[in-house]
Amino acid sequence: MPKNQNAILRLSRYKNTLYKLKTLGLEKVFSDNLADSIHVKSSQVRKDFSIFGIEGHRKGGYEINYLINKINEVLGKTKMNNVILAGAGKLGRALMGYKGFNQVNIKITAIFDIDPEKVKRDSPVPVLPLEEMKEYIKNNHIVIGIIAVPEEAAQLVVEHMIGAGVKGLLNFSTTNIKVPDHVIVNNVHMEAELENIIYYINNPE
Amino acid sequence: MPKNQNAILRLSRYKNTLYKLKTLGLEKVFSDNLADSIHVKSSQVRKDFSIFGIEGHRKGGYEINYLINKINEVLGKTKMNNVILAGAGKLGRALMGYKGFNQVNIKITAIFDIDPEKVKRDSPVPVLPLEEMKEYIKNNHIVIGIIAVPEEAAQLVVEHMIGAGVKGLLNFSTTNIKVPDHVIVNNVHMEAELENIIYYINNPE
DNA sequence: TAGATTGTTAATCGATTAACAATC
DNA sequence: TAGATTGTTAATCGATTAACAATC
Repeated sequence: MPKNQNAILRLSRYKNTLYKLKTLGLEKVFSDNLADSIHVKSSQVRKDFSIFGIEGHRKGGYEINYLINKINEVLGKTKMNNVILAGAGKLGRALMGYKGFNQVNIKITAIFDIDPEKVKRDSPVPVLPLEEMKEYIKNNHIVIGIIAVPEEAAQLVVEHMIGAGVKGLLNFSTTNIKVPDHVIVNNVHMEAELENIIYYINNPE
Repeated sequence: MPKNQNAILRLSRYKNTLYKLKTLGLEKVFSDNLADSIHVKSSQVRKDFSIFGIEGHRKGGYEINYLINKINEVLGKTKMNNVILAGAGKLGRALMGYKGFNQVNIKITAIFDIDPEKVKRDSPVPVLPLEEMKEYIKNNHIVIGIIAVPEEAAQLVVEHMIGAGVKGLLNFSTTNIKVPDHVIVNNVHMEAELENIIYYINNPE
């Protein structure tokens, strides 16, 4: 696990709360409030902020607008982040239509699939043949790919992506994909998460 | 984070590798092999196994069949685990059709949605009105729920579920849901994972 | 036996938390 | 000022890793 990964994931979650508070018309927030909202301690919140140089007022808490801006800056959200997706199956198409990404300046600009029948160039988000993926990545300077292909295809697709310049992967397949050191992979293993829940239900303490 | 959560998530990942090795006809595996497959150290693998009383042979490694059985036992996978899903939107329907769950003895038995137009009682996995959820949970002794509803509905749906007996939740909504202490929540925050990737791409070291 | 691998202990590392001085 | 909150340090906690005796 890269250093401070949890802290960075928490920044995303603080941001969600902050947007909601802003919608409610609030302007300031205390570390205690943010702590409650994501179930951590207030010292954790202050620590997280101090890691990334995010400052408050000794007595007046933190300004919400400032916090949102700072967090977006840290997370690199000041510009649109274009990503591609491999796999136009059920999951891929669900992700294609997922509104949550737009809200955080992430845009899926193209989907790639090996099945010619799935290709659809005139779709709002075009579905293109897998053979065109490498060139697309290079031409559009894509650095992030989402893997939503079947297990057996995952490793090969990943290698194509990395070969063309991708530096970060969000992997929805169950496969434990192999990548060079400079590439970052985050896995979304839904079965594993459920198995984990089952474990804690069966073994409470 | 509950204790040993990472270890338990790793068990799921070892299991994936083990099934593949078994398919290849292998019968034994060393801690070194498993370590390589999920990018951890071999002492981590042995430690994980020792936490859960999983044993090998001092020189001959571990028997794959035994490992799979033991891990399934620890993870409570010796019986079918029925779960329900709230939200028949794009994501919900994608999850409904997701084959990965079947492979690990997890079955979505019903989906609930507030929109009457989405109700479909004769579907292979029935889509039922949200009002029927509580009763369904009680009648079928469901203890696990998946949240795939829009943000603003999440907290309420969660409370209905918990009120009816649900003890574990897999939360796909961005909301930081609040639950009593005895309920376990695992969050799948896809935006946060992507933001995390973006951070490490922008800040390599 | 000699060599190799487990199981476990002890060391290390990093993340979380408590505590409190600084300060508004 | 008195009270409250930040920012930071030090303590604690837990997870990972190295090392090696046990042993097959």
